[in-house]
Amino acid sequence: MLDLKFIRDNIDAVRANIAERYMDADLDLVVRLADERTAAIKALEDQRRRRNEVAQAMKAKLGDAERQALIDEGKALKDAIAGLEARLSEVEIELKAAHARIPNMAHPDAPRGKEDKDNLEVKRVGEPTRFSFEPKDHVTLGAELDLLDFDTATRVTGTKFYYLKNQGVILELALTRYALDLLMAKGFMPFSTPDLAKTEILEGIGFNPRGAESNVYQLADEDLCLIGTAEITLGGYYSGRTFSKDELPLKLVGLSHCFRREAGASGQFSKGLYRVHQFTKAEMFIYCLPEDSGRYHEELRAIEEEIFSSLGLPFRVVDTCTGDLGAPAYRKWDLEAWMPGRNGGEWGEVTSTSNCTDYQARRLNVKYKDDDGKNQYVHMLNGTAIACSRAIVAILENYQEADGGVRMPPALVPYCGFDRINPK
RNA sequence: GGAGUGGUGUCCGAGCGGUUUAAGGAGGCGGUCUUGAAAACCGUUGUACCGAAAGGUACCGGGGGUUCGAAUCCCCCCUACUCCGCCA
Repeated sequence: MLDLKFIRDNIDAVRANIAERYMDADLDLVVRLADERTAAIKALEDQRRRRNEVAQAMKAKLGDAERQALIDEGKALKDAIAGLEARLSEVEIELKAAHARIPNMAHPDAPRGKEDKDNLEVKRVGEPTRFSFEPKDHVTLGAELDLLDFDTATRVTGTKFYYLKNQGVILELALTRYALDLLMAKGFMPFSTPDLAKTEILEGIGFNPRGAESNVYQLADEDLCLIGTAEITLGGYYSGRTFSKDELPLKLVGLSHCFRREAGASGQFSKGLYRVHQFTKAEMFIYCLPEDSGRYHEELRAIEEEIFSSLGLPFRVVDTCTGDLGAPAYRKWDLEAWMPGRNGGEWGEVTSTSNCTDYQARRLNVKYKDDDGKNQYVHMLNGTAIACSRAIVAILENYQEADGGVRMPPALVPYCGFDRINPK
């Protein structure tokens, strides 16, 4: 969330930002509730101060009449305080809800626009793969090579789930280990995280688990959600923590399953691995000083480019437009790999890296002590190292050969133990 | 899951209804002394919020309750440890 003081001092900029991001946050409500909150706190603190004075006075030796007068005043204060506390608590709940809806400010250079088609292509590596034959999509390849089984998963779990089989399993393990090795060499500390997290952590990261459009699965009878990304568990890892400056930056890479409800996402792209309810992902996460976050955002993007370049997959980089940023992000880069089987050949998002500045740190209370000994919020960034499902789409579709077999990217061969998946 | 014992400031640790505005110690910082250091002594030492400031309010695992007044009493929850049960 944004700092309330910042909101008050920059109302016009915050209002313009909300509009550019096409969010329906009620800025005026936030300001009004913030004022109400301040007034309620002042009233409450006055009464509490008086209560403390009365309690202090009771310690002295007193006549019966004096004593009774103080007790009566104390009783009256008790009621008044209870009422004020109730009012304050109501206002704070409303304020918190309204405040949480206000998105982070956007980077001045982020393209202004509403939807993903307004994203700006800034770089292209490789060119769309050409074939001397009619290429198949990954669903066909996966079935023919016995790597993917959607039909059984539909019976056992429901649509948009899948089984990986045979070399498909090894390919997933190879991808995660490849990414982990590459990141560990760059100083990232590896984690295997829980696949669930408490609602409060989800909200701190900027997810809204409640509501019909929510992409989050919630557990019945428990205050727990299935995570949609290890960003949640890695960002929650240091919630409440105050770092000393020399502990930063902190670079983590976390392996987890990711769960997404994708409610209402059925339709022409519903088939296959591209949009599924569960996948495995290695996620990068950085905690750093505010002045360094721009630089580390570039580093995350460069790592994502390195991973996809080294896998020999054609991709482009887009600068995500304001309307497509999501509430916590200040700026976001997406990598889109070429997917020959998608709609007859199309770019499809395979990674995403966001600089969330202090938006998540403020709610999760992650700080550092600055040179003056004052506590300041850290900046938090995240980025996909490898999202297995989509990486597998790209590999199967780009590396397929005329006989229906699929070569493995050379970089993965040591991790797979095979260099080709041959037709049955 | 059952039984028992705990959770106090940066750390250790007292306090179990009103001289606690949280004792005492350790550590940190500043100072005195010293050629320098150690020792000794003196001072200081958290977080958030309200406020222009002075200052105030809250925080003793979390939440509720009792009371004029709660770290202290009551209830619920979380958590750690020990023992038992179950289990990959």
